[in-house]
Amino acid sequence: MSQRTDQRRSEILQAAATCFIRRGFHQTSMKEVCAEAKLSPGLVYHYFESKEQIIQAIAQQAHRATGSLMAELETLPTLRLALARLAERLTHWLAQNGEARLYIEASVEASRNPSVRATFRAADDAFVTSFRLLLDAATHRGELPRDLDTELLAALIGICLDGIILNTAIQETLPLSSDVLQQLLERFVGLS
Amino acid sequence: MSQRTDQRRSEILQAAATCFIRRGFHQTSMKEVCAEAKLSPGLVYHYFESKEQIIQAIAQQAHRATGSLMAELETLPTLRLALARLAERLTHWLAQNGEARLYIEASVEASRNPSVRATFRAADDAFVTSFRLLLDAATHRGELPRDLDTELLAALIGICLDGIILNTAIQETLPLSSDVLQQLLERFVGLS
DNA sequence: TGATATAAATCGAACGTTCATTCTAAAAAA
DNA sequence: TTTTTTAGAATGAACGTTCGATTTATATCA
Repeated sequence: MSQRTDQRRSEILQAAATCFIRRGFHQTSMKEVCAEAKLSPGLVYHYFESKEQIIQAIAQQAHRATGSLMAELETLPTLRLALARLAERLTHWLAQNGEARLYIEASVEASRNPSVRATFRAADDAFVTSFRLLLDAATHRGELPRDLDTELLAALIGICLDGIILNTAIQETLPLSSDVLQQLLERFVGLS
Repeated sequence: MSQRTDQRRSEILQAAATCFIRRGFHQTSMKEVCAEAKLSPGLVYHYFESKEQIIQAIAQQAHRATGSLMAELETLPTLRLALARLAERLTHWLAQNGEARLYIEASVEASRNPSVRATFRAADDAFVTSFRLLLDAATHRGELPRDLDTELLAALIGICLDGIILNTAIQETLPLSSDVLQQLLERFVGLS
């Protein structure tokens, strides 16, 4: 794939994301995407096989930030610091307009679209595993009680974060400040 | 409105709900709804002005259970009992196939559809207010510390429950047992 | 270098289908 | 008979997608 091709593809994806944030996957027509990208239908279909393929690509992007975030958290010396950083980064991500909406849109799509679901399951598993590692390390350092079910706790936190994302997507305002979120997380794992 | 009319309307709504659970609001065609209801298009349009109106009616139903639930919780003598009952009722509700999906579908619709949003905001406010009352009563009974920000806590619990509903809607399996959910809630409010 | 041939990129009209909705008219009920 | 209920064909608009024509870029050769 040439550099030019990649560039065009990402332009189309960007335009599609804008439209999808505005109206959702299935209310957005290809005509809208074409108009937003200032490209003809023929050209858009030259770079993507179908609308479905564009949706898949967008759904994959919804998890972009997670991997590097978890890697960063693992380098921090204490769980408290890691949770603070998580709160900060999540708040920042939520403040980016539309990211939350796109994530929720993709989640809902995952419930019906097998290939999107596969993407989501993999990303979710990776998050829970990483988070569990974080908790296990903290337990090892004596920051948490030894009898904690870290697997369950990690899963619960994932669920709770999804709730925050959902709320952000629906309300126009951020429901939580970074500080409150940090306190919530600390409370959740039983740190304070 | 005759009894017969009400009956027909609720039949159509039931059929629509089945379709919406299966494919979502905007991927479901009126043809599908008609087929599911075993009624002709003309007849469906005799009972509902538009697809939009059917969606609105379905979105309203998504909150049906909340009111009576909160009323019930308020009659219980301790917060612990109230949370146990909440956990039990929520688990039961989540186990009803499709309720979670319909709720999430309606939530996402609320983010773009003003009249659905109004319904949701009202229902959410009512829940948070009721829950805060519950927490305030418990504080008064000495079950919770006096300096608790019950307003914030009630909102956080609402967000967290949304996360649970979202997860249930996407995974085919229930993520939480009633017991775990109860423990989670108790932990959350700082009861145990 | 300039001329020519090939390929890649791009456009927008057009396709067949499906959409939500409406209309006509028959059947049933009053 | 008049009104209400029902079916299903018909409507025009919008959908995702395709396709042939055209322009632009790249490679080949004189």
